[in-house]
Amino acid sequence: MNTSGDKTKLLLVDDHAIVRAGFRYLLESDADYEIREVNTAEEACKIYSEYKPDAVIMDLLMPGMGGLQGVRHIHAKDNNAKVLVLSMRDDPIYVSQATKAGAQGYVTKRSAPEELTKAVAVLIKGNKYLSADIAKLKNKSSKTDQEKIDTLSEREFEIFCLLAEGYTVVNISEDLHLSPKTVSNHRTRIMHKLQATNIVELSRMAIRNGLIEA
Amino acid sequence: MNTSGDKTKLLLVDDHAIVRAGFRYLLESDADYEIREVNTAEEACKIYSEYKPDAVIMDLLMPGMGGLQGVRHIHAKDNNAKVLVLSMRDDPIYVSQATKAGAQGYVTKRSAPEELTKAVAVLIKGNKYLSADIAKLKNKSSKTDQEKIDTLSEREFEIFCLLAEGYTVVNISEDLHLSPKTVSNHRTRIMHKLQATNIVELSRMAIRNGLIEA
DNA sequence: CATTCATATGGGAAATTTTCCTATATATTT
DNA sequence: AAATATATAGGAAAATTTCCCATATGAATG
Repeated sequence: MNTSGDKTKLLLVDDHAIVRAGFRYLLESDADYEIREVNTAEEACKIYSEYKPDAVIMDLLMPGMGGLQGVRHIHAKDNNAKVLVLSMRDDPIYVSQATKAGAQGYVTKRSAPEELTKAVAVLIKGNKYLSADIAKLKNKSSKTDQEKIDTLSEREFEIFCLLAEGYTVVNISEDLHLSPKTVSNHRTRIMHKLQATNIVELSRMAIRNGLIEA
Repeated sequence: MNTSGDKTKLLLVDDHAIVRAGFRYLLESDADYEIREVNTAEEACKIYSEYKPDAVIMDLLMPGMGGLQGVRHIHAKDNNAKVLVLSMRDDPIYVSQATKAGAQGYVTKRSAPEELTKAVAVLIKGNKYLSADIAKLKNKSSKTDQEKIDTLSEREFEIFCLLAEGYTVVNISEDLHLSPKTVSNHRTRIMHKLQATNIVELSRMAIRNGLIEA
């Protein structure tokens, strides 16, 4: 919490200027926030410790490390950090992963304006917020897939998404600075957990569940 | 054109409140517009004749008739209507469709803020505007998926679809009563023709082009 | 506090798959 | 008749994947 007695400080992390502008507009008409914007999760991590925002609003799909990694990094720096995840997809698939990563709230682009500002206010008070339409959507998507995906650990989920996008084991091992053996073993375990017999099934599962685009 | 001598009037059509808010924020800090917002293309069509905006900013992916249909309807009502299409996707697939439908401008969510306001200004002056990143993308993609897929022979296409669905080389060789070697060689040739570096890319290409379901 | 459990990391060896090159047969086109 | 594209498949080398194992760490539990 911001103890300096000043305005509540927010950090907006999104690579789309229009979304940042929208959030700023909605927030500014709701309360007297001090808002800083950055383009990437990397920048967010860089300025977090110095800016010490009362809450971070983080998009998930961004170039670079992406939102989930960003949440983890920020949570590692400050385990009281309050992060509201803003998914630009309608899907709730990232909810459990975002929660595991340390997020306190989750809203989608489809949320009503009042929901977005409310979510921020709720987080700052120290509570958790889950967007209303998320609960509804949770039933829609195939439960079995979702349940299987939920059994993945954070690392497995990360590698799952990369594999599903077509990155090879060697690509991923280089990206994550791991041995190809490690990634390969993760891969095998992921396939078991998801009951997939080959990498294409795995990729299609990710697409069906809205984790990646075709 | 608005001949009443008042402010320039805009109509924002997008089902995401946050995007409307973002556009409003950017536009209001650029010039003194009168802005009205609606949720759907249907509503836009309904109020167009009465409101007579100088320009319409229209999202493409919306529930109901969708943006393209909306552009067509508005164009039918007023063939001098100025419509700026805002695509929430990065890719320019809709550019030619939007132009055919009667749009004068095309920007994506990834466009810089100045581009968005500039596009509106350009349209109001009566000119056309194509987002810079779109122009880049248009040239970059050497061959479309479709063109590449068209170079496949019948047998190759057949095996392509099976591979994309997740069948293994051995599965396919049994199904088609061929040696695994044959299918394997077809596979390699298919990957070359489609410029895919692995089977997941191949599968996603099939899904993107509607050959199979995810 | 010791212990159990899940996770992340990777080595080794065997099994499998993929690639690349080659070759033959057939059908089509020029 | 000759050239071209296609379908078929073998052999050998290269790469990937699987399976089993081991270690380290942190969290949870009795």
